[in-house]
Amino acid sequence: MSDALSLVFGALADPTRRGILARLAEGPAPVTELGRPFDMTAQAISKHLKVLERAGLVTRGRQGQWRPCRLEVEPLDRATGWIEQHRAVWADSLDRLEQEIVRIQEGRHHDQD
Amino acid sequence: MSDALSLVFGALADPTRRGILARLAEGPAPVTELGRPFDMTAQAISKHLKVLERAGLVTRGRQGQWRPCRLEVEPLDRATGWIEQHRAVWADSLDRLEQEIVRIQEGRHHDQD
DNA sequence: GCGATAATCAACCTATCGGTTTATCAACTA
DNA sequence: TAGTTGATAAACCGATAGGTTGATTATCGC
Repeated sequence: MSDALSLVFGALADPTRRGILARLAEGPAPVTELGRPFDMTAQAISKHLKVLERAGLVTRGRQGQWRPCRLEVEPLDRATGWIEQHRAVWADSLDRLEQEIVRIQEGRHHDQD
Repeated sequence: MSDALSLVFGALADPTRRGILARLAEGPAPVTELGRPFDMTAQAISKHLKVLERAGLVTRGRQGQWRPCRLEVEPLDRATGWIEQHRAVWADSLDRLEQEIVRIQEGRHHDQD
């Protein structure tokens, strides 16, 4: 699970980390502030930040005794890029038709879409 | 890690599963065909499919002895939705300016908050 | 200097992940 | 009917994830 895209998606696969990113989307913040909303130790938050950093989603500076964390948006673009790329193929009308045919062949009655 | 969004991102955090989804984007396929490109047992593929199914990314039908898998796009929309929502805030020009200021302050080793 | 605060490091624990092997079930085919 | 193929179930295994406690480092305020 060491490729770049897996690291990004893996980092997003945790509500605490998504909460941290949501906070960072509004601007940089030190670690203690990032951890405040969560019922866990500062060490746990530090670990989550390391995961986010390894995925390239945050970078950390140094400002006195604080380590301000900053959101990096490029990995998020690559993530949405991957999804959209395949979603686009799927959404193609010809493929939709194909899907519908298979659905009918299966004898399943999905009235959705 | 049991909330819906975490399940989706977690499912995407594996190259084998992304490969399976990429194939499914072109249309439904039975399990053996999905597993063909990968150097692992059918049981492992079956497990990956179970992960994808639990995340709502694929649904499985029954067609004789085959179990055709089909891509479900709605969870992908929720995933990109979450990312875009926060990316949008970050990309706001005012925030960008803020980030730039912090970056400059760090570079000059200021001790001001 | 000292104590308090910000943050990390290290060790540990439990649960889950990603794969295997073995066995089982279901459906096609001859 | 038997034999083959598609697919899953169950038990197992090493590695990692996500959290804890305890100790350590660095910087601030006084």
